[in-house]
Amino acid sequence: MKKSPEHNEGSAPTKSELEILHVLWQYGPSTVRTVNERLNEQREVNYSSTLKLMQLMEIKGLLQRDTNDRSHVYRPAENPEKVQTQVVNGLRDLAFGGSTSRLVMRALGDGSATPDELEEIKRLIEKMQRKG
Amino acid sequence: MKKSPEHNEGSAPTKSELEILHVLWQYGPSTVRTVNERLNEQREVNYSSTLKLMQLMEIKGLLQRDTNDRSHVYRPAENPEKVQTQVVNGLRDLAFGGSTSRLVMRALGDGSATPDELEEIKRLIEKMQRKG
DNA sequence: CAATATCTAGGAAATTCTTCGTACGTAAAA
DNA sequence: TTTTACGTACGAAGAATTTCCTAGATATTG
Repeated sequence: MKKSPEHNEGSAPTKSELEILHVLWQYGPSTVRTVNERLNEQREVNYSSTLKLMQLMEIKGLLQRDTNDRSHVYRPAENPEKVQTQVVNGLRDLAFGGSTSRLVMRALGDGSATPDELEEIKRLIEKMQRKG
Repeated sequence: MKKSPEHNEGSAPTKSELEILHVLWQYGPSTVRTVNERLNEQREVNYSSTLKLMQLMEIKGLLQRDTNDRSHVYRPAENPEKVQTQVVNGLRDLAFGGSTSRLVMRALGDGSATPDELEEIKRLIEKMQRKG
């Protein structure tokens, strides 16, 4: 059993870490500079803050990086599914007493889902019901 | 315009604050002692930690309290709907690029929803679709 | 080559969140 | 009444998260 850089495997990503993951999910493997530029479309962040955070995420095992070039290229270590499931379930347990339906109803309840989205979700549910 | 105790109106509750809100949503207005006992069913927390947190939440405007009796009785300042919507939408924006459907699909995707829950959600969606 | 820009790395400060010790007052029990 | 239990208030310590400064290496431009 190797003692790999995975430190903190179980812990959920923090707010800032999720922001970074989201950028990488959207744009694919990227340099720190690119990620920082995307973040700065939303709010002001210093380059070296983003760098530091991404380095820590690498140590934690949230990201992996390719150090062949001078500017390292980072990518998520896990697929979005796994991480997103983890954070959603965390919120479900914390704020909804573990109830998926209460969480989902609240997510849909404010009317921000489009008709297409509603239809898409309904089809998913029907598929799950058929599979039992 | 009065200078009321609302400090931090807009900010989303933290993890620990959500735990406390969840207890109050479940059991209704409660003293610090009661809340702390509920929390201790899950994990060890010192009484004075819970007290401090609830006092801070009162200052932030997350809770209100009745100080008539010696042991103050706390209650949520907002209804669950509002707070839960806020935190769910926060997560939606942070981890799902603002997409409600992606969030919901991830919540349902790991199969932790019961058949009853699936049915309940489906009915909600159909109702929303009828209303347009 | 010299000047400038870009990059990583490391440390430390700043901020936010969480926990707890302790003082002090009032109620309840012995 | 004396002792013990229980309550709030407050300050500060501790931990986790986030930010940024600066040094040093390497590339790029003039």
